[in-house]
Amino acid sequence: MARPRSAAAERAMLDATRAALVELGWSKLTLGDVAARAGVAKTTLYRRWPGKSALVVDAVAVLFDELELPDRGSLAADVGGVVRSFAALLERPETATALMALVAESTRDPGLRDRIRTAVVDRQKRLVLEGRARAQARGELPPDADPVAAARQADLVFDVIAGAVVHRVLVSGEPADDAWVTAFTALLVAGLGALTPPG
Amino acid sequence: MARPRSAAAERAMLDATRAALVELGWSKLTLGDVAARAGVAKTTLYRRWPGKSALVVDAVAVLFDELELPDRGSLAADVGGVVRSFAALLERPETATALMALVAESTRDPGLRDRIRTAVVDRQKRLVLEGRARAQARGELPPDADPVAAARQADLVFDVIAGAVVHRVLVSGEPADDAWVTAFTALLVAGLGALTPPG
Amino acid sequence: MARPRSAAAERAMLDATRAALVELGWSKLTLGDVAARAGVAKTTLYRRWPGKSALVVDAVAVLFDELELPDRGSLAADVGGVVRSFAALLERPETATALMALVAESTRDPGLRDRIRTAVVDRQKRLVLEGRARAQARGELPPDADPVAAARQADLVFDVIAGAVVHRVLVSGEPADDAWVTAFTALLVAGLGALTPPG
Amino acid sequence: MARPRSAAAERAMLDATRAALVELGWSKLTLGDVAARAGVAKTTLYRRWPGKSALVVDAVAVLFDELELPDRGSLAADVGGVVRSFAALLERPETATALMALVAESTRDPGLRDRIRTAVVDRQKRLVLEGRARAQARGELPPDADPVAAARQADLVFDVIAGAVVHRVLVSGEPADDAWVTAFTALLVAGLGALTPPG
DNA sequence: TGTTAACCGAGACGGTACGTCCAGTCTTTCG
DNA sequence: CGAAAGACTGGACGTACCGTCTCGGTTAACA
Repeated sequence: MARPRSAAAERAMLDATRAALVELGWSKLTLGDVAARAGVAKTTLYRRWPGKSALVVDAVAVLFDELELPDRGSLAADVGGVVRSFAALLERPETATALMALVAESTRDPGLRDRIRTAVVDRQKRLVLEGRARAQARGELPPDADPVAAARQADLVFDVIAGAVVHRVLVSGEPADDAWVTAFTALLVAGLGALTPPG
Repeated sequence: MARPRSAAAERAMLDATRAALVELGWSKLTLGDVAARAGVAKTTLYRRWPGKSALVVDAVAVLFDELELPDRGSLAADVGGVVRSFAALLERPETATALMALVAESTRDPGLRDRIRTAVVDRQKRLVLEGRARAQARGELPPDADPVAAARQADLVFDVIAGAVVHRVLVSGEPADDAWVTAFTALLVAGLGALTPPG
Repeated sequence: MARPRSAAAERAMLDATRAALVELGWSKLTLGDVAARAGVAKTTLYRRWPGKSALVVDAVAVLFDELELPDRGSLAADVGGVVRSFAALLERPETATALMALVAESTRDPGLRDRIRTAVVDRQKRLVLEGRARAQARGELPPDADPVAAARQADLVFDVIAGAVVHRVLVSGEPADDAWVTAFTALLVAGLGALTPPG
Repeated sequence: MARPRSAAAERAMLDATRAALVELGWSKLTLGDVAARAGVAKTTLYRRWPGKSALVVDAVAVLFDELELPDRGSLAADVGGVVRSFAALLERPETATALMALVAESTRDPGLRDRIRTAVVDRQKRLVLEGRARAQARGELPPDADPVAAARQADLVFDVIAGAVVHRVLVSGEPADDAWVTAFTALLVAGLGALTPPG
């Protein structure tokens, strides 16, 4: 019976949020500024998101969904590829400042933690699962014996890859350059190979 | 010639900062509140630290310095030990909320980035170097051929360990329990062993 | 298109300002306190007035506008009447403390000087003009020959009356009692009569 | 920096106070700034004066004591002379801002009121008394019949002169130029003459 | 094809915290 | 041993955003 919400406004707000993150970073980003950039009233922002954190989750989630894992022919190449593209994503200013700040906020806000996991983190596990399946198909890794153990190992590998890249880029503050990617990939692939020798 | 700064006030401010972090978390921590808890005027806070970030760096840095690496007899045991104690540190509320927020801030503030690295991150590399040296003494790892390559590998191992733990605990939000620590340690030690077979 | 400013808030702020002047005087009056008394946010105060001085001008101006000059039948009686009511106004605590402080501030702030003159001082010249016209109608003073000279004399009389009362009450700090009012009135009326003898 | 510094320091502080009044005006004058200008510690300032008001009273009092009343040969000339020199004094920036502010403060502080009267206001009554005596000697005014009434009239004349000048210069904000001084003098002298006709 | 209710922009509102400045006091060190 | 230097507590400043609330004006689905 009533007028529906404007899809254009939604897009404008998310675009404005990313633009503001690039220019100002998380801590200087204000909802008033986002509203002004989007040509929208603050009210409209608050009608859709309960606050800055939720808005930013939605604004950056799409960036993470752009990650892909083309088949590069070998487990090592696939790992190197995903590491490189994840590092490139984290080197973008909006992603870096937002991801860490959201995680920081989420330590005090279980709702936010769930939202981040659902919208950002867990979705990327697909990359690990895909790479793993491909490696198994190639015979580089043994097939899953126990599905529970397999899931656990996938989670571990995900934490190792994502964690190492995050730490390298954001905490250590050094670039994930070719030398580093190569060394990390070698370490991980060697570890996986040594742990699960072909039967 | 003038009155010196009060050491008692300094201690009180850092203690108050940690207490406020535990109770309120990073984003709700205010310098006015810290000053009030410390029984100190805001002026005194601002005389010593330029802002919230710098204060919190100093307040949490000492917690990271408490990490130690007792000799547990084998490389695997040493890695497991450091992973466990680092995870325990990150599971403390003040550390978790502060570390991620500081890293987020630091993406926009090179001065802060340096401060964090100097006071928090780089100091912990000693744990890796120590563990590595011990493993070499035991014959678990080969001696350093090229010192530059050795330093690079130590940095890599540091990013992998710290990154995996941070990601597991803070991003994935799952506990670093025995099963996980064991699996991670096995993966890492296997990787190190496979990469650098004893000559 | 937007929400209009609240008239109730405006009234509350001016009332609170007068109340705070009475209790605290100019120098201990703080805008935070006024806001609190008025049940209003500091922001609302600053949205309408640029600072303490401007607010107080508006708060006290209405008090000066309450001065009136009923026809008391003779020039001397009219002068005595206005002197008494002006003295009574200056003996009110809010008026005394505010007027002098505003004048002090205005010596450094031309904008404030204009604001005071427009809102407080010049408006009271009406009393002199009215009394003068009445005296002329009664034949106590000769009609205006030169309108410019007449305006100048009105200004002079205004400065003499207002200045004498202000100085008596606020600088000398003595009451403007009947004896003083009578003596002053006699002096002024005698001077006016002697200067402009009926043709 | 030994002890015989005291007298020099006192002079330096009062000079610095006047200089700061000229530059900054009353409301932006700070004791820290005065101390710095005088090359003195804040402590030294507080040892001698209880606060800003008391310091400024002492700093400006000497300026008022410089007023003099040379014999200009007639009552009218003497009145004109004192009006001109008082106006010139009030047109100096340090005097104007300080006098009004002190009076404003004094409405809430009886101690300050007494201090101002003793050090600034009452001392200038000598000018009225001197001029009056001179006019009586010249036969322009009748000798005192009743000493009490004479004192009262002197006070009245003082309030009228000082008040009119203060109001003209500081409240009305117009210059006390020749035309105004002449008109005011004429009015006052005419009033005095008409009130007390030579017997 | 009007009605009309939800949406929209604008921006005022009560609040909270900011980072700065100054008041006035206290503590050291120097001359 | 008094004065400089300046750190200390305390509190107001004026600003910036927060998240909420009124407004008048504008759609778009329904009657």
